[in-house]
Amino acid sequence: MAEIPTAAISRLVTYLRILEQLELQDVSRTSSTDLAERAGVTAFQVRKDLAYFGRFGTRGMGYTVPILKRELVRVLGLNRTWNVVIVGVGRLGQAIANYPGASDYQFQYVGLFDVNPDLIGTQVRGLRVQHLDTLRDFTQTQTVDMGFLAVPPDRAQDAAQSLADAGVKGILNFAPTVIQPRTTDRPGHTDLSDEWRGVIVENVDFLAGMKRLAFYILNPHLKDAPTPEDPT
Amino acid sequence: MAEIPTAAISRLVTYLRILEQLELQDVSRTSSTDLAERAGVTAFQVRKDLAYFGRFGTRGMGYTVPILKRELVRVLGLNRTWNVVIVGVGRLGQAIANYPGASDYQFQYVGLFDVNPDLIGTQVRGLRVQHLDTLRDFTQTQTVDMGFLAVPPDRAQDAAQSLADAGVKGILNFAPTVIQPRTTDRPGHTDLSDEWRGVIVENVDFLAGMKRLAFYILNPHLKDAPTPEDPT
DNA sequence: GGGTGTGAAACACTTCACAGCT
DNA sequence: AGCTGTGAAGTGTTTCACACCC
Repeated sequence: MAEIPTAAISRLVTYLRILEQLELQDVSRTSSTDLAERAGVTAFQVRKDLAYFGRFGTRGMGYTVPILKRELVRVLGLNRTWNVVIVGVGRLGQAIANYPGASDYQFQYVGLFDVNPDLIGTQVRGLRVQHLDTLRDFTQTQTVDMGFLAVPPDRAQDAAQSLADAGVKGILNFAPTVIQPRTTDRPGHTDLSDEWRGVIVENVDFLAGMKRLAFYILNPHLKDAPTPEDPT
Repeated sequence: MAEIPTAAISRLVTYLRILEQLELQDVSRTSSTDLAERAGVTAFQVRKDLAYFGRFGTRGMGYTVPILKRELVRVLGLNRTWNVVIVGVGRLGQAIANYPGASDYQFQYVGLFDVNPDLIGTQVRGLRVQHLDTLRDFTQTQTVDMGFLAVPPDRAQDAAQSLADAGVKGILNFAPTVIQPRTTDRPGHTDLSDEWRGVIVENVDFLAGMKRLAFYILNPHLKDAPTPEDPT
């Protein structure tokens, strides 16, 4: 199914970040070895990852920073505007809304939604918090590409359903729970329903990271630390 | 190097979360098929993941929820106290400090550190924010098992170095940057230095998740969605 | 010479089929 | 019969060696 490894996409994001830094430092050229060292992977890996999407370098020369950056931006789909709503505007949702860096590459918050009456009507980052029930109407007049889900875990599946019903095709789930990509509240209706067709869920789970860290502190030998390529 | 797949550890965390929910609902028994459906993986995968660590079920019967939960808690190392410091007490650091759920399984915040004079001395969640320079002294008298790194990306490597120098063996990095597990400010000294020996870094990167989501919305066929086991 | 791009080999992970216990 | 536990097969990912081009 997956001809391009999922892990390769994560690494591409890392390479892009490194290229941004290099550009800020007015470095114009780099190499797979240099990128590998900065990304903490092998140079083989860098070349293979890039090769999945094209030929961006020059043999004997390496890569030109602005060119490779532009190509990665294109590959990752960051050369367009992404309209984002945040569902759940508690402490976490507000921290996300205010976190710098999301507005790079044209990620734009276009709406904030919650169910807490105390929050609805308040302003966060210049946007008025609306009731989640109005999300569906909202998406009739406003394109929404992704939803950031920052509600308590017991509310996450319902809130995700609201996003799917509203036609939002991407969910970044911050709640420590698995989002079922199907409508779960109708018994006997567990097949991939229409509203969930094509919906992508990506997880960002702080509590899980904390627990994985605990495990690897106790079992450090199970953590694979890539060794950079040995230049002979 | 890795005899147990890294992905298996992430799934174990998910299974544990599901078992907690089941226990709250007074469900006493489960099966690999049931866990698989809730976790969004195959039943084969569940059984294999558990088999890496022992035999926790009964053939023909399935798993007893409290027993499997207890065993996963033990395997993940959550049956002990974990003392945590937060480095970086801006908006993100404060959101982390106040996020519910970390105190389950005895994760305890024992110190908050920053370099911003406006923050030092203030109270967050009942703890006084201290200067990062005092971290080393702090760890002389107080055991610290892990550090949560919530500083701006350009400060992350330095702050991570402070944690490593203070003898902290685990870093949960929230900054969108790669932490080099070595001392980088001494030229020609890029080998694995003593203070970094055995330090584990785990990343929780919201901006990377956002970019991966963008990619997969544009390329949904590259996202591998596991299909639950077909019960014949 | 030097560094990319890539088919092939090596390795890791997942899927499977079924033995074995209840 | 039912469901776990597990060696073996299958698949996917990483590593490698080197052809190729600057």
